[in-house]
Amino acid sequence: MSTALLADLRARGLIFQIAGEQDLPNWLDTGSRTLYCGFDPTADSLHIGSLVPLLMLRRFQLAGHRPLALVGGATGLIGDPSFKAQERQLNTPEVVGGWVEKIRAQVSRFIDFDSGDNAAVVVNNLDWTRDVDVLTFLRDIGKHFSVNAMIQKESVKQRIEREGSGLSFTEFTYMILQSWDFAQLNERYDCGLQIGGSDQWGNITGGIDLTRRLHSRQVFGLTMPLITKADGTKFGKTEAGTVWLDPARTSPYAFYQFWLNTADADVYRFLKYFTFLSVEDIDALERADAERAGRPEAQAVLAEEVTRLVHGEPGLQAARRITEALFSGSLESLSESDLQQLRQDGLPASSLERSAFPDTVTQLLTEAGMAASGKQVKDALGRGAVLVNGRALTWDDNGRVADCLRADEAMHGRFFIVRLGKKKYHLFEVPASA
RNA sequence: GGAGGGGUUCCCGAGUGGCCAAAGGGAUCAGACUGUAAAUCUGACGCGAAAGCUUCGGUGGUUCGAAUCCACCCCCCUCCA
Repeated sequence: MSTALLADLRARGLIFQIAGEQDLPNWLDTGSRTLYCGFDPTADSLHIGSLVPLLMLRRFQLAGHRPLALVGGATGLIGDPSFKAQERQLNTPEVVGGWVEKIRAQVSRFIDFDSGDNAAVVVNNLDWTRDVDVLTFLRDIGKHFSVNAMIQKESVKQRIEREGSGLSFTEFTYMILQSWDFAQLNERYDCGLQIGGSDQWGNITGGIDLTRRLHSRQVFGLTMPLITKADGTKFGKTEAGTVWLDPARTSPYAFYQFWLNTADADVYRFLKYFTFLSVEDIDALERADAERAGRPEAQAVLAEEVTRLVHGEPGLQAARRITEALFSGSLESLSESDLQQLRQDGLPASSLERSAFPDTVTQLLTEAGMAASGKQVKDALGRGAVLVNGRALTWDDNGRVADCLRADEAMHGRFFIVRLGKKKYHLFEVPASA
């Protein structure tokens, strides 16, 4: 069973490194085991970078093991220096505390808490660090760590060796805290495996060493590869910034669009990373796409699967409704309730009174968040890339906002769908003036 | 505490008195081509519709004129103590 799990993970390219490689398969095969992965509250939401480890916990749970999701209420107060170029700004305990609750709820969506013997648990490392005094910590935990070994870790090496950066003692200590988490979870939950991104290797092996020293138990570590894109740009960013898991930050529609825009060169790999479709099915899809000319289907499958995982079936349907309405080119056919629905579904929208129109179209679109600056709108106007209900505006229209959003051209008397470029849409609702 | 190096527009990184809103690259946005791809080519890229306004760690100063010179201050890095 678990041998199959490891084989599947390998086939998906989800395994980067394993600590205890000889013994791990047997350990997993001989019982329902407990594993954990940590998520630090560095914002009020996780982003898609955390998706791979979250889904990994679920993969293990589906294979019969018990996942622990650790929310770093303590480590989030310190900041992980691993492979970070610079020291990070500390957040206040109140702020981090608030984030912990958000992350806890978010993480809980991905693992099952009602599956009996291997039901998931969410833990917070603040629980065992909060009341420890400095001397106890230094004597009981710190004594097991060799600074010589710590500064050799690849994850902090650049911070120590590279000119132009430094490393505070606070962040340097992070590794000790995370190591202690593993030892604590081993004691409390019989947790024997920690998973994480490849940047966590140093922290994970630190925990393995500490657990051995404190409890004389062998525990394991497994890391996942860093998600890369074929074009070399950073994964997980769009023009609007980070892609978050929180629908309030990244709407299901925007989320769906993100995946739909995956490059051909990445899509099959991403299907293996981010979905539960079998490797055979994904390979079959790739062959089918290759044989067919034109647009591949893989992006649609990926967008559908991942959106459903993160936002559920309703979120997926909302995203698809908007996508179909906007990109199948039938704006005119949208009914009034369709437009209301699109707005509810997360299509960017705003309402304004005719009397509150700004002086220029550049202002209108910039204020609506469609462009970062008036210059961008100006450029787009000059190229015929701004369309109102399908009609292109020109630079000459810039000062005539009212003429651009004429009441008699509104859909259902008050709606205007403005398109900037190929992909950016915004719904304006302008009540008919009485 | 001492000595040295450094802080430039999102990032990297030129610029050492006017020609600098500031080279170049990356990222980003838009156009063409397409498949809401990739690659490529083109344009934009401090803010502003414009007039114009505000930038080169901070505050003062020198000068007709400063990112560039001077003083003080803040922050970062390296080595020494």
